[in-house]
Amino acid sequence: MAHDPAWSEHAHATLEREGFRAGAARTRVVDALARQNCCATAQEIADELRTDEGRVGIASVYRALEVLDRLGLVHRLDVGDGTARYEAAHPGGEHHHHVVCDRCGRVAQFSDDGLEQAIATLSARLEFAIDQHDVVLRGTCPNCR
Amino acid sequence: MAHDPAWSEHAHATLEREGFRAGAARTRVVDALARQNCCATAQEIADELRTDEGRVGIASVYRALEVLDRLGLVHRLDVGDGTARYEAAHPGGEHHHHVVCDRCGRVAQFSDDGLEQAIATLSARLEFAIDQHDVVLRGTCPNCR
DNA sequence: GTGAATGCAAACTCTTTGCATGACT
DNA sequence: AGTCATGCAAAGAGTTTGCATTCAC
Repeated sequence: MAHDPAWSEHAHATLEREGFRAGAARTRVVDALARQNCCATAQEIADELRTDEGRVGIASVYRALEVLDRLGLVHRLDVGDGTARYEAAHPGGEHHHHVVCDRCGRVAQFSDDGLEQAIATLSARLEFAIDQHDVVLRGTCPNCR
Repeated sequence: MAHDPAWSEHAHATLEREGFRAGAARTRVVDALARQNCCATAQEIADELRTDEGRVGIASVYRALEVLDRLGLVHRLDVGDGTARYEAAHPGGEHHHHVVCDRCGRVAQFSDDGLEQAIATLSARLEFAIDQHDVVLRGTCPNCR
């Protein structure tokens, strides 16, 4: 998951195909997301990019994330602290969900076939046409117990 | 679910037991939540209370919701639009989850035993001690299709 | 009477937008 | 060369905090 050159390439290719120009800011945001092993906030991404060569304005980070989200290249999620987090979205649809520690705020990830199965089954009986889902578990992490 | 005098009474009793005084603002926020059939934003609650007798400051609404959340009397959730929503939390633990329409933003609710079962099972194998969960489905509502 | 609760306004944080400058095709 | 992309700063939106006043006990 961390350092995902395949996703990076996929993202850059999609952006080019959709007619977006290859500016420095968006390119570097994509690369930062590819390096991320779990979800990151816009500020975290901007901070990480600040140390490299030059800096990327926070507005450009938000603009890049908005485009990537619209193209389905990233997934935006909120774990309950009022700050949006973003992570690379894989074209195959494979994904994971998140667990948040109530005490230290640490965010970890997990995936579970039974859960996916249950969601697929219940989605079928709803009136809405479901195309996405987010599950956030809350509790206490091993370090805080 | 809508107009839930039992929850209202439970909430007021809990507040009193915990040593909180019965001020007008918090009392009316509790009553507004009891009338709500689904989740509401702080602004929506304040707006609803404005028409009654007098008005409740938005700060008091937030303060009341913070206390109620801390006591486990309300559940705070975010459906992805960056605005927190709140709804009465039932002491028995019975609860539901939410579906959001990508187009019109409409929020509906659902519950599913298979989903609850899957979450209970997977929670047992995680290192975190899970005590809460939120599921948000996204898609297109019947009206927008 | 004492201290908690309230309301207003100001402060804060996260996010978006306006606009001039710079960069990609 | 013509636009799109970027960065800065300012504007917005949601939420929290400071403080004087009011109210519950």
